[in-house]
This record gives sequence, C-alpha cells and structure tokens, in this order.
Amino acid sequence: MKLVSPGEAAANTNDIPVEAGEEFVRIGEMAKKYGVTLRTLRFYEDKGLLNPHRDGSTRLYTRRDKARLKLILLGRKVGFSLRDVKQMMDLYDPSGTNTKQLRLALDKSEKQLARLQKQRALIDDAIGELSNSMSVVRQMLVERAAPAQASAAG
Amino acid sequence: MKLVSPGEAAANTNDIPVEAGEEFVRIGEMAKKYGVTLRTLRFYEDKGLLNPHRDGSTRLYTRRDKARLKLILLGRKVGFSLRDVKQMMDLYDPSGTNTKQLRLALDKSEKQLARLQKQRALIDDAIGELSNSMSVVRQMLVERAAPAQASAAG
DNA sequence: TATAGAATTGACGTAAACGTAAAAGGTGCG
DNA sequence: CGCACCTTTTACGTTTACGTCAATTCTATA
Repeated sequence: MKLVSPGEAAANTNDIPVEAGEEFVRIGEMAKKYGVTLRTLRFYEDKGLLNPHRDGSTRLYTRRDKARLKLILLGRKVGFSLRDVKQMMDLYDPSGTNTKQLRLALDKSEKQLARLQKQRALIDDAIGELSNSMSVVRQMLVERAAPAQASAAG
Repeated sequence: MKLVSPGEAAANTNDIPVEAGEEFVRIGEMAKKYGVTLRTLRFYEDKGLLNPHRDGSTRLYTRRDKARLKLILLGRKVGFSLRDVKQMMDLYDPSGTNTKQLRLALDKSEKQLARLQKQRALIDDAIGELSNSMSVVRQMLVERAAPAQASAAG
C-alpha cells in the first residue's frame, strides 16, 4: 500500500491507499468531517445505509460514501427515519433516470412536510397553553399574600 | 356500600359508593372521560402521579384525582415529561401558599418554553430544507427526459 | 520494545410512555 | 347457572438511534 499524508487537518498516522484519484478516509476522519460519532457510522453501515470499502478490517470511505452520508444527514434533519432514507436510497440506479426513486422521495417528502406542519401546529398550541399557564402562575405568585382563593394543583 | 346510578352516560353495572357528596368513578369511566387508556391510568399511578382510593382492589377516582389527571394531561400537552409533572405536583401542600411549587412550575415552564421555541425553529428549518429539496426533485423529474446531468443520490 | 492512538466486533443499556398479552377474580343479568 | 363485562396484577415488548463499555488488534513513533 502507498503512503500518503492526509493533506488536510488530520494527524493521521496510518496508511491511506490512493488509487486512480480516489480519496479514501478512515472512520475517524469521516466522523470528524461530518460531525458524527464512529458509532453512528458503524450503525448506519449496519443498517445498510453505508457500504465503505475495506482494507482488511479497516473501513475506507470514498466520496460516494460521503455523498450518501450527506443525504442521510439531510434526511435526518428534515425528520425522515433511517428506514425511510434507506428505502429511498435503495432505489438508486446509476444506469437509469431514477424516476421511481425521485417519485418515492417526492411522495415521502410530501407526507413528511405534512407531518412537520402538523408538529409545528402542535408546538404552537403548546406554546400558547404554556404561556397561558405561566401567566396564571405569575398571577398566583403575585397574589400569594392574599387569602387562598386560587385553584392550584392537587 | 350504597348503590347509585352513574347519572351520566355510563352503562355502569357495579357499585359506586357515595359519601358526603364525593363522586367516585372506576377506572373505565375515568379513562373514557379523559380519553386515556386503562393502562395509562395504572401507569400514572405506578409512577406516583395518581393515588385513587380503593374498594378492595378496585380503584376509585375522586375529583381530586380528576384534577390531578387534568394537570398531568396539560403537562404532557405542553411537553413536560411525567417526571417533571411529578416533581411539580409533589410540592403541593394544601396547607400553605405553595410558593415553592409555583416557583418551580414557573422555572420549569420557562425552560420548557425555550425548548418549544427551539423546536419550532428546528421544524421551520426542516420545512425550509425539505421544501427546497422537493423543488429540486420536481425539477429533476421535469428534466428527466434530457441527458443525465443531475446530482442525485448515490 | 514500550506505549499511545486508531481501529475492530460484540453486546448490553438508554430514554418515554405506554401496548399487549396472560391468568384470574368479582358482578349483575337473563 | 353461565355468560358477558369490568377489573386486577405481573411482566415482557415496542420504538429509534445510537451510547457505552469490553476485549482485542494493528500500527507508527519515541
């Protein structure tokens, strides 16, 4: 195997194979780069979301894996479950128009958008109720010198 | 024990003790009245949030329990954990001004309000990102007749 | 060579709020 | 009397996305 310095900001001590312009990173660097833990990357792999190459037992991530990880993180950010993300990614076919994949993504996205809007409504509701309660409590605290006439908790 | 008809809309067949104007309901009616399951009521009791009387082994809920349940459900609605709710309710002292309880409630409420607002921000963010992605996907679907030049998932 | 730093696979733990049997007891009604 | 219905306790299962050891291995460097 060839020896190459990481190039960027990693104090990497091990070998990094370089073949035909491919950039391989190991799990540590990958984790730092995307702000996830090693456990997370292994977990995603275990769930079939990532498929890094191997050098013996050492995982080597390419830019393909990076692209996939970006998608996973985007999916998580917008509230998809890993299962959903996997379903969508599994439909990817490099030799086609991926119409099915795109349609599925769009379909799931519409549903997810609806869920998010519903959640937002619930949160707004909760904020309203909580604010109300807080006003009441504040009032009770203000009036706590007067004879007990409030209706607190039991 | 005295026999009294449920009075409202329950086809109750068992005894309901009535003492000094107290209204006792059993778990089934209680559950229906507040839209929770039996399991939930028992769970709340197990967690120390409710303390219904007993007629032998049968739980009998009074208006005190109803008041407490209302508070629990309100707490849940605004996003408090049952643990939080318990902490607040445990401070209730019928023979005092409950200043401490109110202060704790207010304190927790402020934090919870902050959490809710943060959540809402996250959701808004997610909605934005998701909408963006959807536009992109829609575009890709529109252009899927042209030569592949998009950057889909890997 | 000793040591520190990365990496590996297992595998159990966590959080929250119940769901879901399972097995059994009590009750009024027809 | 037997059925239907309500109730009880006990206790494991569910969900999701990892956290947290533990034991081991590999490698480069001082």
